[in-house]
Amino acid sequence: MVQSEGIASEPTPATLRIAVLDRDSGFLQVLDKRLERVGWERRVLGSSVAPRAIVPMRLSAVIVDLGVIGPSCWEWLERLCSELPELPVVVCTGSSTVAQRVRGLRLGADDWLTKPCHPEELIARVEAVVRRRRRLESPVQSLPILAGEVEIHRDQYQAFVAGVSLDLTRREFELIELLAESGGRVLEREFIYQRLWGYSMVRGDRSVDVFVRKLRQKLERVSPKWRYIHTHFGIGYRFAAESTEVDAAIEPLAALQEVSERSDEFDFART
Amino acid sequence: MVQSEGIASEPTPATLRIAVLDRDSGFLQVLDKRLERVGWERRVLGSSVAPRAIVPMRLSAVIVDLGVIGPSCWEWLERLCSELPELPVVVCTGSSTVAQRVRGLRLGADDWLTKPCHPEELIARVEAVVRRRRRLESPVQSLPILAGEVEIHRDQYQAFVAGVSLDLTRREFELIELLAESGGRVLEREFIYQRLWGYSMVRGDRSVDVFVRKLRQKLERVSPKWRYIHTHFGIGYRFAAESTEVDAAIEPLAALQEVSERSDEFDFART
DNA sequence: TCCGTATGTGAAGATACGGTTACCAGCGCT
DNA sequence: AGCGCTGGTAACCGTATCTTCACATACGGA
Repeated sequence: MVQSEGIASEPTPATLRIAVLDRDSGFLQVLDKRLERVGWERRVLGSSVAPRAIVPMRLSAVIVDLGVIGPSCWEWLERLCSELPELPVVVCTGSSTVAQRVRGLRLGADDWLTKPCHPEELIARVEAVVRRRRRLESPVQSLPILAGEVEIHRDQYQAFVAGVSLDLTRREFELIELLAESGGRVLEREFIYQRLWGYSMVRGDRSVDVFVRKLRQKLERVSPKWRYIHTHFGIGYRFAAESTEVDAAIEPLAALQEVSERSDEFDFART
Repeated sequence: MVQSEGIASEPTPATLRIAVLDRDSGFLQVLDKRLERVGWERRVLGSSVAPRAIVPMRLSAVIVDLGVIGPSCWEWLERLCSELPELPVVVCTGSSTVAQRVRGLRLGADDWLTKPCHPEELIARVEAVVRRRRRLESPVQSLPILAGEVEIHRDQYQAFVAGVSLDLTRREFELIELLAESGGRVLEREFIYQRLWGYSMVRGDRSVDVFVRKLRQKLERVSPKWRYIHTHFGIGYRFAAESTEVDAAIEPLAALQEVSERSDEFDFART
């Protein structure tokens, strides 16, 4: 499996993946050199790229020269920012007015740099934007998550029961990881969708449901005595290991553990 | 997903709390005027403020003129960013070199704006930084609401009595949440309707009443000794835990105290 | 006290939602 | 090209949930 990093739920990739939408070959060349030096993946976009087409690129950030897009650039920017709300966007454009910069930032851009600019500063700004996003995701990483009989090993992109792999695909793993690390909270479909797919869900999309079912299937096959994913009608799903045994005398311990985990999270969030 | 989502339980505080560390009185004055217009709370910091002293201010963001701090500004910035990694920091300083800007951003600043600058742009940049931060933090909601025997867990879209779920549907939960967080105030039917359904109630609509009844039913089943939802004839409903015990001399006090405590917490946390 | 109106209550009908399955498209591999 | 796997889409169906209605009861003003 590639280390390829989604916009969504990736555990801090060492290397960022940046796309640049520009035409100025000199600028591109200089930037390219710098990006290579810091070891980021880079790709250049054509001026007519549709926001939707950017989704599967799984970018860490995008750098845009609005001038290249032309008069429809505002509309384009707005769609980009609303369809990929998680994607950091840095505008790097020739001379601009205050009003234009304000407009761009209000539409959802994260930063706005005026050309000519030093590539080092551009990189630093991209880093700053990405950093803010990442900081909240990283804290408790890497330790396996335990729930019921399941162990979720993030470093392996896989979950196990008694040492046996659940044989999860990438998406399936991302889903169980997201659910599990939210320890007992109910996650709305839209939220799940945004985290895993990176953009807003269109009405009627059933992807989340289908993947939940696939997960349940695989979980039940190896751990039939437990229920892990609970449906909250009209809202979404909640992950919590619950035994289906009649003598649930010991089992609740797992539940307790979960609860304390959760409150930890709260403390963290409040700082 | 229902469109009602944002309206009911929005964590987004309408008003941000900003601190400015600067000495330029003209700049401060102009900025002040703008901040007031957008309705943000504002406070000015002295140049010698220690990062640690900023913690209890519960700021949404801080704007800093590094020049004011003097030669030790880098060290100061680094400490600020490492001690309050969640705090958005926007540097707004007089002329600076690329190297300085890069250094500031690398140390943890989220944005760097060069004076003279338009206050509108400064505000837009602060918004951009805060927006990105909050988007990630929002799923982690606040603490449960307590009233009588009931605990309302917003992160679970559910209410509990002694650990037992009331089994509320989405609408039912939204209703009890709205009532409870209004801590003792009477809410008019029309108001409730607008918040939960998102549009105006047509004459003769009894939806609110029906849901109040469903709530009462479920509440009474698990917590028969308490009354929670009170009817105000011709007006609407009020939420307040009241014991029906004979020795109700002391109980209500506890309930009241709880309510007031709770609302304080919220007001505080939301600023 | 009576009467008009507001609210409580229960249930039936309509709707939206989620579970499930089947099928198709893309992609890497042989 | 053929194969197998993964991810995404569409459709069907049972059911939780919502809305509406009819009627009972409670309230408040005259």
